[in-house]
Amino acid sequence: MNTKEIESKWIKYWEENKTFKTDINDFSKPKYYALDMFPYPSGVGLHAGHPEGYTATDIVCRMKRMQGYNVLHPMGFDSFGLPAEQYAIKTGNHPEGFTKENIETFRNQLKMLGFSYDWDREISTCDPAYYKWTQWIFKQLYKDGLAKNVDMPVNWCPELGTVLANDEVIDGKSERGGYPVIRKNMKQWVIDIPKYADKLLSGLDEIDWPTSTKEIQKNWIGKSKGVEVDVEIVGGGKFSIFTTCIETIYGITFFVIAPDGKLIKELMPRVENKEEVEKYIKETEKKSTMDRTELNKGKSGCVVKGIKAINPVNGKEVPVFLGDFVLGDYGTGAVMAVPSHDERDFEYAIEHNIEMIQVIDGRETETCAFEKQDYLGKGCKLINSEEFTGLTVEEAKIKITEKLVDMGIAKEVNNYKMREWIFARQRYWGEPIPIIHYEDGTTDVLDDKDLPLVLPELEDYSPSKTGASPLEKADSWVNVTYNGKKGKMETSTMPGSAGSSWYYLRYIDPKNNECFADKELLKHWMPVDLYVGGPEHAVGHLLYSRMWNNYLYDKGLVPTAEPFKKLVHQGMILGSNGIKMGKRYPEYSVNPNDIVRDYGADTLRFYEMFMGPLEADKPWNNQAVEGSRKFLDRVWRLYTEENKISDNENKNLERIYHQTVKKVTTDYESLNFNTAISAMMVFINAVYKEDNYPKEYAEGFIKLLNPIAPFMTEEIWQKLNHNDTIAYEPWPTYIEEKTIEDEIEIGVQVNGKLRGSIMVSNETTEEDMIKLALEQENVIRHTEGKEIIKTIVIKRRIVNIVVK
RNA sequence: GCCUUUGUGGCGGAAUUGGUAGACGCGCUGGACUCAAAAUCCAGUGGUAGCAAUAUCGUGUCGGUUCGAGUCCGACCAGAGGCACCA
Repeated sequence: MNTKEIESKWIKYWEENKTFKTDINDFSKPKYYALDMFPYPSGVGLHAGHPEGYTATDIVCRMKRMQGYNVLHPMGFDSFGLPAEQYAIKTGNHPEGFTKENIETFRNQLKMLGFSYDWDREISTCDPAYYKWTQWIFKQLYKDGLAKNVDMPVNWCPELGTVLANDEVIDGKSERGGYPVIRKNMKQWVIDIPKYADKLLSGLDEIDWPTSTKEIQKNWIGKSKGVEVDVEIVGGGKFSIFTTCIETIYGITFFVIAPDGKLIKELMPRVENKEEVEKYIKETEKKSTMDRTELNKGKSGCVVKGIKAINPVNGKEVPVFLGDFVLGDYGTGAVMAVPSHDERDFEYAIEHNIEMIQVIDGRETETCAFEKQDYLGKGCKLINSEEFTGLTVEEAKIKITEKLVDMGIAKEVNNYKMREWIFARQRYWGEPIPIIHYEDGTTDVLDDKDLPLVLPELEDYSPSKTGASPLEKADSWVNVTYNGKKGKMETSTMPGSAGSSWYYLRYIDPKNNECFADKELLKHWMPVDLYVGGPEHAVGHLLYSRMWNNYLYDKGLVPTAEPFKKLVHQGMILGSNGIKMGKRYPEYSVNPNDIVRDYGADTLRFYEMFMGPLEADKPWNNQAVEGSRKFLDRVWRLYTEENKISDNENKNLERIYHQTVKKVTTDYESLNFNTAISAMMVFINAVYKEDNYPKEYAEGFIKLLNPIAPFMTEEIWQKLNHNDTIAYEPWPTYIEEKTIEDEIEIGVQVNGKLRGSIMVSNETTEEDMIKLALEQENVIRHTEGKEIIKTIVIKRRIVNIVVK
């Protein structure tokens, strides 16, 4: 089989005939929308992992087309981002040229692998015609108060010269480059994603996603139900605390407030030990996120002299402390401390020598705190809690909350770990934020007619260490008069996750100049039926996309709240050493180009699907690649050299053919490609044993194999005297009765141990099966001289004889 | 520490969801074809004992439920991923 010749022939054919062009306006057939996570076009081209997920969706799409669906299967490029910008800084070239070259390489490689994309729908996030609409959606968010410019503590990466979103910071270091990240107060553009926290949580129940990914999103959103309580300060004034354990309120022995919060700044004039307090605040600022969250560091902090707070339930006056385990941007930035029932409070109390009061009975609290995970649901009762003493913690939770609410000093609230989505980067290669800051201090967003706001050309793309964007250097672009007022353009750009948060919508109507996509088309085509991509985007892209789509849904601009009905993560393709491919072990890395050159694209697709379950991580094995090629050659020879194909029937192949059609069809549907392939191998092995291969089966099999190995099957289809592409031929069908064996071998057990087997048919009665089983020589040996207590017969499965 | 997930031959992996564990492939062994090799085709291949029939052990570990457990329940061990002072 000359793969080079065949593959280049069909690439050309599909392109010239626009075989895979989607007629988006054809609503007469059922729709199927299969989406791949579009790649970032890096300088190194596709890696071995890309074809895995892309082949999976391609197989499903090819089958669906043959089953009569109108299939949407698009591809594009997530083309804004840091690597292109770093390249630009280094070389002084515009990142656009570099990006375009890379896209060209990617596109050619994807075509080489035979994916049935409709290339007329290709999009690129750095294309102004595309980012016009990214800016437009941002504008709606801005107008609705969901995109805001606020002063807040952010993750600042001095090395990259930009702020980063929470999901871009891993262990206190930047995801890209691994540079240290510090907390810093800055004026920033943010998207108020916490407003959508509840919708994002409840939406998870409606979608078919891996549980692990749903769990990650749930934990990331981090909802907790609790009570917010006002606390009076001795001598006037008050602050609020948030707690999920209101039942422990009688155990308060101190309060702790965040050193980086607003509260301490307000209280400052009344603080008696200003010097000590200010010193501690400074120390906290200096710590990176890493230092602050590192465990077993002990509980640092200091007392705030001059401020005493009053426990609202019993009027007890207790001291107030500063401690960096309390975060300024979570809850109210202040907590009630109950050392007997909270491990952190306990450690802090020990460290700073503060008294403790046990208020829940059940265990001593001298050596460590008796915490909620240990006392909840165990029937534990309150002590030292005035009128609530003797209630269970569950009762007390309700009663104490009621009392405080009645007093008018408390309310039930939900808090979320998820923070605002920091939506600005002090970098060049991203979508400009279409905002003007006027000299009079007001802010405005550009009119629709002035979108897209296009990036200016620059001499130097490097960021400054002070937090100024490279765009600051483009004087004439920055300083503008708009609507008759003088002002400066916003110089931050949007993060990489902006363009990818809605690209699945644009594929439906990629050239529309009037709106981001036609409403009627969206109504027909959304949601995405199958979305395949890596699990690394669980809290980034996959959460941001859901938020944007939910928002657009609320505005009536898209037809469904959730964009991705079914999500599947492909596993990682590991090197043959079982370790992730990459810079560390280049000798174990695999380049798809080499595999296509040596074995052909069909083999690469086939092998990656045969390696194992789609979701699993799987090591590469060169010998197994050869094995895959050997099988495809075996099929090729069967159709080109063996001369077995005829118009005559062959009853010997009837059952296995129908079984194979059934198995392959259901396995493709459920994305179990490895077992589908195994079924096809079994079929081909059976055909080799026969002299006559009926044409009906021969053609049916080629259709089954087509989605995995499209090149050689198109070629074989032509050799079977068909002029057209196989892509829209009707998918083979099977007859259920013909898949069932009339006579099968089942096992015979004695006391649950396998002692023989018998041949049975559908007509064999239970009595006959037992009789047959008892006639077995080996069964006789194990039952001789023993009493038969019981016989168990499971049709088409097993016979078990229990003896004593 | 918490959450999710995975543990099956020399290797990648199957197993209709409680019913003959190891399908299919790789590798290995033997045979056919060949002067020979490659390619191809055919057969065998979990461990132990046995010439064999067969016996016995065997799905991370230890228990349990059941006529019967890779599959269900309990406890534990190991790997992978996520979260990690969130009150």
